[in-house]
Amino acid sequence: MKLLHHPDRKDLQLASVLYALSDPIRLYVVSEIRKHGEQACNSFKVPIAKSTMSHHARTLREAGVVYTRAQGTQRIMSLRTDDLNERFPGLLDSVLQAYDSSEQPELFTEQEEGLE
Amino acid sequence: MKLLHHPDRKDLQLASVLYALSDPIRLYVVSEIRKHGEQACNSFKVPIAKSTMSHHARTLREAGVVYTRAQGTQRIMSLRTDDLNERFPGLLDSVLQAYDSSEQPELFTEQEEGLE
DNA sequence: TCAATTGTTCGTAAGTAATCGAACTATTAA
DNA sequence: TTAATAGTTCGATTACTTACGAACAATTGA
Repeated sequence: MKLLHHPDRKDLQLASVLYALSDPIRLYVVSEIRKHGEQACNSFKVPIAKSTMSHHARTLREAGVVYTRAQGTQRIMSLRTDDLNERFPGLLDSVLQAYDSSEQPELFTEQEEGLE
Repeated sequence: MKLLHHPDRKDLQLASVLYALSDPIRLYVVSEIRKHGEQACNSFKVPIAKSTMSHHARTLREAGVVYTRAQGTQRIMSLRTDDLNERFPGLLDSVLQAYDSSEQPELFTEQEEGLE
């Protein structure tokens, strides 16, 4: 498969990173990776089509928020914690701290409950 | 004039704040307010029409990043530091620290130099 | 080889965002 | 009252974003 492009650490742009993190689904994805470690795209229980998830994964990757590697047919995403902390100290922590304390983590995962 | 709407502290949304901060002009405006204190909209040397600045000011205000009050014909913007720190501890600091250390503060202010 | 799994890419549609200039409002100063 | 100043709002344009399903590609397993 074609190589996935990842920006160099020095090329990370603050505005792009903030933009990538300004979407509820992407925030959720990043928070889940932070909590449970690297994840394949299909591990997130979000109510969107796989092509849409692919788009979000690409947005996060191209902003430099996640590193994506191929493993079999899966794409495993991990947080570029070191790069982000080096370039934007404290940013990732404060965003995820804010997310986990103010959003409902079950926003997507438990939305199927009680529907039948 | 009609009252400007400002969201309550409790209603601040992380994704909205991150989005408001994900634009180069808005980042610059916020950074300038942080460095020099409250500012009127016309104090920013940015290469955009005043209607566009009005739009950015509104985006920042509606996300809860700035508080805007009328003073004569001016709109004075100040950072909602306390509200932001209460809801999203460390976020504003890390964003502005990252901005000031990685962007060129003269991005807009000095772009006219050497053009004649 | 064939089918299933996982994800990407493409085409499309709907919605949103950034930008401008023109017209407007409100305030201040002459 | 008139003019200048500071912003807002409106309409239009252009561009981007999110979203979907269909088609495709790559890998794995039967």
